[in-house]
Amino acid sequence: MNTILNQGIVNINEQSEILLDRESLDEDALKRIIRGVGLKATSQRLHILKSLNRGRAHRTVQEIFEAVQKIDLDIGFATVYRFLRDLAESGYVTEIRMGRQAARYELTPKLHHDHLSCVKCGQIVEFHHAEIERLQELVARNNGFQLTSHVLELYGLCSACKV
Amino acid sequence: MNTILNQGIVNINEQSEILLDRESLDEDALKRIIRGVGLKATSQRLHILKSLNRGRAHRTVQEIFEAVQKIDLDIGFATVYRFLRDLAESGYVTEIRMGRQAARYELTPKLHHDHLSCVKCGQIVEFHHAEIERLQELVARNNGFQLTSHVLELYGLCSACKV
DNA sequence: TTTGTTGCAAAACATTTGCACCCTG
DNA sequence: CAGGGTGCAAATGTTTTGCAACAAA
Repeated sequence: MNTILNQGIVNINEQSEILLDRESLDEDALKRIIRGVGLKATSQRLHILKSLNRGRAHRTVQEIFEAVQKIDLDIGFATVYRFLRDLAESGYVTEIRMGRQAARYELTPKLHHDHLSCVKCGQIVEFHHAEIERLQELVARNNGFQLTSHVLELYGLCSACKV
Repeated sequence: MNTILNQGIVNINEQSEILLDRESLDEDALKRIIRGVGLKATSQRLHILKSLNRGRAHRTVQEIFEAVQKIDLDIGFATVYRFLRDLAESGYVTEIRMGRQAARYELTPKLHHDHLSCVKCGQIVEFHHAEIERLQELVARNNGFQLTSHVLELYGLCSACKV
């Protein structure tokens, strides 16, 4: 629930989105976001955005679709897919792919983070490590690459499942 | 083609598998490998293993299937899938998942490495960075996790595509 | 209006599975 | 010969697409 600092690592739990410095959730702000991505502000997109801002992070398209459908019955699966794809392209949301599961989405955090997840119980811990980030940049530069993004997922057994 | 060392980074190109200190490719050695994984040494599995040892790294199941089929017409897609899944579980091969593409496989290198790939031309550069590895262990330990594996994929524009 | 968007259903993929027959050990 | 292994085809699960109706700018 709280941000814990130890050795430069920030641990953020599943509810982390409530910690983010979000723009206020009024309709106009949301419309501005959608138009900023170059899209028209439809009611479906507004509902999806609201759900992203309010709901759990790390949800699949299916889960987001179901959440939105509870509020607006008249929304299609494809719309959620298409909008999330566009939001991910624009960087407003981040796509997380772990193993062979369906993609999961989260609002792009102000402070970039990676994921550490338990292979047994599925618990996800978010972390940020500045030095790892710096070294990644270095690796890319040393190979003549201009880094655009990266995926770092750590898999292991959490303290509870380790026994 | 050659292993290049700079600042502790090992660059290995697409043909890297020829650099690996492979067990010799005679049938008996291959059979020993298969039995070591707890499986029966069938002709199909031998063909798949040979192809893995001889062919390009980073191939999809589809590509490996097609390569093996040229030699042994009597092989099914599912067999390749099942065997690769088993080999990945045993650690003999490593599964690489980049974005939403199909999984790719490579013989698990003696020296662990990660991937840096160009989002435009698809070129893949392998690298190893001991300090990044060490820091990952540290992150896991600090969160009470026992690390079992990780995925680190860097995406960017290579020097050729950057312009 | 004009142009982008939507829901739906079908298509496209990647991956997995059931099953009757086959082969290794 | 017993128990795994195989090919095939069908099932699954996720993601994408075509299209006619519809709505935002």
